[in-house]
Amino acid sequence: MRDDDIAIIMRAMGHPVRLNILRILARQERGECCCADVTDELTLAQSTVSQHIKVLLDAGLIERKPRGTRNCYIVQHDRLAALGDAYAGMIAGFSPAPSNLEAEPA
Amino acid sequence: MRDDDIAIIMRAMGHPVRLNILRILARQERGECCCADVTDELTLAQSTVSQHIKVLLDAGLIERKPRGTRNCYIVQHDRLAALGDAYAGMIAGFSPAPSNLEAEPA
DNA sequence: GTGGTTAATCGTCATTTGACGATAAAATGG
DNA sequence: CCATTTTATCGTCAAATGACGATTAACCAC
Repeated sequence: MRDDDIAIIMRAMGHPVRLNILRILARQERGECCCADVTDELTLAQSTVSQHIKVLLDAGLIERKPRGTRNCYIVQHDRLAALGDAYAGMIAGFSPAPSNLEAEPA
Repeated sequence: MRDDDIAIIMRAMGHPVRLNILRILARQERGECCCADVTDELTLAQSTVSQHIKVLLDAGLIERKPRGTRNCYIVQHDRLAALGDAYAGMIAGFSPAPSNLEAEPA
């Protein structure tokens, strides 16, 4: 995963409302999905929620599933996990003891 | 770690240049720290780099250490790890099988 | 087809971001 | 003390963000 991709996902998650939306979607996922249910859990206008959802969509963190007259969104756990892996790998590379020191401590 | 904190850190890391700066700082950390070395590794103005550094500072991802006439910055591995933990915990809570389903699969 | 519901899109607006050059501020070397 | 180096800060500017209301589009149910 490139830096650009990590940055895009991080940026998408870098807003408390969007973290909240992810949480709400994940919670509703058992059984029924949701869409405007998100809107009245938040004290925000419908268009604002739709914008936030679009950001999450563009980052690949959720997926749209049209269901009749409403749109449901599914959290993409794969992508969340992928970011977790990429992040873990990155900060592992950040740790001390790089190439020319970890070989011979003598 | 609250959603706001996670969002602040994610936002700070949600830019490829800042990811790069973190990487550069982490790399230089063995032996000597650095400051303007970052600037000429990137094709960006000094003031721009300083701004990005300030964002990382405010998010607690790096720490300033004045060393003579120059300022060195140290990656805060603790905070990076804390975000990793918070993130892992969060997406673990996102997983399916919530409270009323995981008990009795019968 | 008409009406109602849901949700995306549009237009607007204030604020923030990202970039830059220019300017100050602090420590070093002479 | 003066010049130099380093770096933070200031002012500016274009572009993006976050929020909103209003409008449009799509899909039922009559």
